[in-house]
This record gives sequence, structure tokens and C-alpha cells, in this order.
Amino acid sequence: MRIGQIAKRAQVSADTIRHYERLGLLPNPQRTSAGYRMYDEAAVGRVRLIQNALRFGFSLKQVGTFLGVRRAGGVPCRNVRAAGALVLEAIESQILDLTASRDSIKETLAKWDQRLLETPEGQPAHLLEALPLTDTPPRGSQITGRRTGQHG
Amino acid sequence: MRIGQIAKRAQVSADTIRHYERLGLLPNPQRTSAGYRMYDEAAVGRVRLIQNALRFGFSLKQVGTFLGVRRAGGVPCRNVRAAGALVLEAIESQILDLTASRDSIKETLAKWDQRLLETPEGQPAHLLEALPLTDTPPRGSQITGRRTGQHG
DNA sequence: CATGAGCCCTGGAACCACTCCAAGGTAAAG
DNA sequence: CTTTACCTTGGAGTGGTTCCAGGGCTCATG
Repeated sequence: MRIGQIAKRAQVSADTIRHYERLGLLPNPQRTSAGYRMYDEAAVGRVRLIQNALRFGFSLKQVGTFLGVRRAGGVPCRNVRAAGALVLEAIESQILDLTASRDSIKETLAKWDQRLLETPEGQPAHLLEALPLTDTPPRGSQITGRRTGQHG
Repeated sequence: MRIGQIAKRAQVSADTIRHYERLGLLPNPQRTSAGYRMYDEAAVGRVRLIQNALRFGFSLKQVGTFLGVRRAGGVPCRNVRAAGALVLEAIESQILDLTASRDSIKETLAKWDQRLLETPEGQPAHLLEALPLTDTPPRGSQITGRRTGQHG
């Protein structure tokens, strides 16, 4: 199979497969005389494994580490389990953060609507100045780049 | 004030301020003869406004648009309000996604623990293969790069 | 054989909001 | 004069793709 076939079967783009290869997550495939990548069935499984791990919340780097251990004859399962626990923690704290954000945003929108009612059309209502104040330093993003989950 | 002062007062790094300037979100400041940027009080407010807008969930690009309208003598408030509604929608759908993810992750971890119990130490438990299946295409990330919220 | 459609190749830029770096200049204190 | 702390610039890095230009290949039809 050529890259397009594999891509279709694994529900990713051909670019994504080449990307994984560049990062060393997929072994270098055989090539035709024209330089085309040629894959076998097992390749679909490897791509899907990576996708599943990403959806779970692992980073490509982590997946690469696990796969590296495995290729070296090791058994990464304990590491995988530990990393999974961290993913869960991160998600839970994100949910808390987002929930708090949502509440604050709702309040802000309500405040804005009132302000807009009190402001004649064409006049500035200064909504941006009415944003909640910065009272905590904006340290550390924690979003690891999760994709839309079909986790459940 | 020099850039470091402004940065400290607005709780951001000097790099961030230069970044905003590069993007046109902050006006080009006056310079000393040595080329140092010099700011007045109002600059702190401008930086904080941007930070507040980011925390709310707007992108720098959006903030730039709003500020551009304003600088052109316009009144972006209606646009700001509409964009705010979209931010709320996005956050709510993220919360739903993350909650579903969390549940699935918990299940997966439980499955893994059982598997690990049944697997002799040093043997592969194949946790990665036991990840939930890819049944939906992984289209579209939606994470807009939100930072840790102190929204409430 | 020529043409076109559809696939493939490579290396690199783009996304976002920064962050960090090198390599150098400046200011103020001891 | 030295040290320390600040400042300057342009550019690269983060993550997980996606998209692009500019070219080559394959196969089917005219």
C-alpha cells in the first residue's frame, strides 16, 4: 500500500504519516524504485496506536519514548501507567480551570449587556475595560494540545 | 519607565511587551538616545487590557482587530460582545469534551490496572494496545490556547 | 505518443502566544 | 575600571499538524 491508502485506513492525512516518520515514531518504510513509500498491514495498526495514544492525552514525544523503549526490548507499561495518571490529573485541573472561566465569562457577558443597554448606539461602551482584572500572574499554560475527544 | 518596569507592573515579561509591539498591539514607544523604549503610565493599562482580553479567551489577533477599530475612531463594542458569546460557546464545548475524555481515561486506567495485575513483572502488558479505539476522525483541534484562568 | 488526472516526493513555512537565545550595547554603582 | 543589571535586535523553539511550491510518477484514455 502507498501512503495515501494507509492514511485513509488510519483516518489521518498523508502529511501526518510523513510527520510521524520524521519524528521517528514510524519505521522508515520500504520504497519503490520511484521513491514511493510502501507499507504493509501492520503499518495501519502502528498509526492507529499513535492516534489512540494522542487522543488519550499523551504527547507525540511521550509516545516516541514508549515506542523507543519497546523497540529496545524494554517493557514501558509501568511508565505508561504512571504517565496516564498524570494525564488524568492534568485533565481534571483543566476542567476546573475551564469551569471557573466559564462562570466568570458568563458574568462578564451579563455585565456587558447591561452596559450596552445603558450606552447610546454608536457610543463606546468600553467593554474591554470592563474585563475582569488581572490579579494573578499569567504564569504557565498547561494546555497540552488535546484534540476533540471521542473518549467516551 | 523602561520596558522592565512596565513588564513588572503589568505582570508580564519584557519579551511579551516587545511581542505585542511587533504585532502592532502596542504603539511604538518613544526611545532614549540609546534606543531604549520609554513608556508612560498609560502603557501599563494598555498591556493589562490585552492580558485581560487574553484571559477572557480572545486571541491576540482579535484584540488587535478591536484595538484597530478603536484607533480608527470606531466603536467595536458590538463586535466584542458577539465575539464574547463565541468564546463562551467554545469554552462550554471544551468542558463537555474534557469531561467525556476524563471519564474515558478513568476507565482506561482501571482497565490497565487490572491488566497489570494479571501480567507478571517484566512482561509486556500491552497497555498502549488497550487504548480506546479510534472510531471518529480526529478532525479539528479546538483548543485556542487558553491560559490558566483566574477568571472568577 | 501526448495529455490529463491523481497520486507521490521534499523541505519549509504557518498556526498561537509566547519564551529563550546569542551577541552586543548602556547605565549606574562601587 | 569593573561589576551588575538592564536594554537592543533578529531569529529559533514549543506541539501536532496542515499546507504549500515545485517537481516527479503512474495509469488510462485519445
